[in-house]
Amino acid sequence: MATHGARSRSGGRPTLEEVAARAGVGRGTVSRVINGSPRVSDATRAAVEAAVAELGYVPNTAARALAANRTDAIALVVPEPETRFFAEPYFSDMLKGVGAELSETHMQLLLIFAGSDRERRRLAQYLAAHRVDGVLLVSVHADDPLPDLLSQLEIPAVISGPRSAAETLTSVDSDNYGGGRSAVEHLLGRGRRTIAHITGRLDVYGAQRRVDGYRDALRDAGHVVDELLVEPGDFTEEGGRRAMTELLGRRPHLDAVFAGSDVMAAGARQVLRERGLRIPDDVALVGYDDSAIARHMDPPLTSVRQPIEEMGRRMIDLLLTEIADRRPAVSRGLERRQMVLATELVPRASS
Amino acid sequence: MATHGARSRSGGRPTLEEVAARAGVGRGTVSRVINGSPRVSDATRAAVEAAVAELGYVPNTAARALAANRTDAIALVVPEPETRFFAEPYFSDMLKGVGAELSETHMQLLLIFAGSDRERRRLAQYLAAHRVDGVLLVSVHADDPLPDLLSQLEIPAVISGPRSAAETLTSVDSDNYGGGRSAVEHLLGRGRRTIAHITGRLDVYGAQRRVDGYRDALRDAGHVVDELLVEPGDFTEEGGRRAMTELLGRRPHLDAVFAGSDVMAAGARQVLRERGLRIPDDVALVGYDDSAIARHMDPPLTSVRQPIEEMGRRMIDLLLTEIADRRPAVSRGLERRQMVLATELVPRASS
DNA sequence: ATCACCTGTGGGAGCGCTCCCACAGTACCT
DNA sequence: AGGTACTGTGGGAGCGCTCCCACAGGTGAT
Repeated sequence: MATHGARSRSGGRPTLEEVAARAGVGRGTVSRVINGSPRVSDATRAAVEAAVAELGYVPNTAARALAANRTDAIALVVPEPETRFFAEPYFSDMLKGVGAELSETHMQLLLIFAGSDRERRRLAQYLAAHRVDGVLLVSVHADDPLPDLLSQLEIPAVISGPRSAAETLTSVDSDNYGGGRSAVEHLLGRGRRTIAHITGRLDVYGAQRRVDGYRDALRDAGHVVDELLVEPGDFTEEGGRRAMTELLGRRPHLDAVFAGSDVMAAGARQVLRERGLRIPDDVALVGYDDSAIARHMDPPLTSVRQPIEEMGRRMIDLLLTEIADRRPAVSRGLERRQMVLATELVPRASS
Repeated sequence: MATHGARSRSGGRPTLEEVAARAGVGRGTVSRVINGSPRVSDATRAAVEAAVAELGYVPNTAARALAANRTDAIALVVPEPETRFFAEPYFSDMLKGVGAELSETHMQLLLIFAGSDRERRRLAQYLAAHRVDGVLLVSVHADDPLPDLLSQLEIPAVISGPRSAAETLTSVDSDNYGGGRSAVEHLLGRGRRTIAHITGRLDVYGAQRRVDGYRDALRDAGHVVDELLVEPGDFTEEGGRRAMTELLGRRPHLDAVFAGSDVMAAGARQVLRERGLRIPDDVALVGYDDSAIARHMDPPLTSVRQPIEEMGRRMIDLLLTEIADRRPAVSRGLERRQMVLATELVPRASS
């Protein structure tokens, strides 16, 4: 008993009870003040706030989580290895938007990588333990079981980039189809006729939609789509290089390339350079993402801008709403919430 | 009461008590099994494990945290805006090492940015609430109050890159002095005589130590140190550009530059190019960090490699030890723990 | 004066664990 | 035979909150 008591005193952090005693009120009243309940008189509130300040009281999160059955934390789950996370500016922008929006609240953000199998198992445990109130899912592949796990566990979740047109989770996306179209329309407008496309990973829905936009823009302009001008990439620089090499082998006289990401465009550019092809004189190049890479490339890269930061912000908005509603929108029979934000083509010297 | 009961049933997650009932043992025994105590007979352990599997039991972290007064989480605190975090490969490598080492344990990693004042205030609250068992501090400036806050709150912490020679926190560092020396010795060995240095931010101890190494290497080789050949940078590309411009203005005939980071070397390279100076023919260039930038630069950049991933791993080791010891080493009167890892010069075409 | 209905408040019960004391049973000494 | 020591186990108490019921005291309608 004595030992036990000593343990509990360690650190000497003040508790609600102590604040209550100091302010001369009950425990419940202090709790109400801390949580901003309106049902407290001004005088009492002031007294409690003074006691809190004097004692340097900070609520014990664990106790609160246990009693209230919530954690005040949400996770940003990245189903990729760290490496890609840092290599792609997409994540950095997303994190910025998320962080900005979240800083308005009392919620804490956890960043969780789930690239390897081992990490995924850990994540599953983590989610099963309900250690977060909600989850933000970015860059999810079509066959990923994660979203289903989430709905099964009834954890509120928002996905950036739906897995398919029939996505069941609440989602935020940019208009990939329109983005793909605008890239092609831009190149056609500049008089290009043989336009190749290096796609992103095709198990990413957004990458598919860009291809759709690419095809439809060509068709609507009266062109026949030459499938040998479409080469799948994987969003990496090396993949862009490989795809470009492939394309030049099959269609040496192409006069434009639309890459599904700036990083892949950078890879493509290297190959074009090595072959002595000038940008944009011989081959026009358009990227996707409008990242720092695009601005710093030589020549500067025309690129399709996605409002990624904005997407991050919207995701948080939607997630907080779902958490407030205390269960996923689906199970409440509400309409699926899907938000699509516009893209914008940023013309530069490469096209 | 009924309502309350309903609330507690929500989600229907099994508790320790239920597992105990199922296994036909007491609560304490289940707890022992879950926590890997050796004081359980094999038969009992098997029975409990079966019950856990059948029920899909996952411990409630909040309850555990409240009862045991620990969180099983540690924070990686980055006192910089997100932007820099992503721009510098240093952090990415560090995170990789930290993540790898941590995945061996049951600990959770939180990534916390504290670039703005607002974020810092949030962090202070966060730490005061003891929401993590320990803290990893990277890239801390000499006048940062964070380390002191940490010792005051008696939160175990390990710092990467001590703030000064008299750092009180447990620290892990690479041999910046030796790294600086090796860069200069390398350049001298290649016959260079007028070697400039673009430093990192001088409120970063490691950057200072590199300058010390630079100076001593020159002196030991019988040179007089020309202070006009030393220009402070700030670890950014733009800073490298500015410093290089400055240096060329003062010492147009310099024949080598040692930059305190690869990113700054990239900035310096741009300026050299613009002035028509060839690398390495006219000016040799050496960077620091041996990042992807160094390998991909044209020409490839000679650079000093720091074992950053390894540093991340060591930091975790030390931190976990301190946490296990339950209080900072300092207050136990132990020797300060300071670990210094060797650097290695990686020669490439730029020098 | 009586009743209904507010507002503000105190405090019991409970969240799901960990810690530790108590105790039964067994083994090995003297 | 009694003592000592160890092993394995059950369960009480407590961690610091939130939730909610109960209730005092006020206000206004009847």
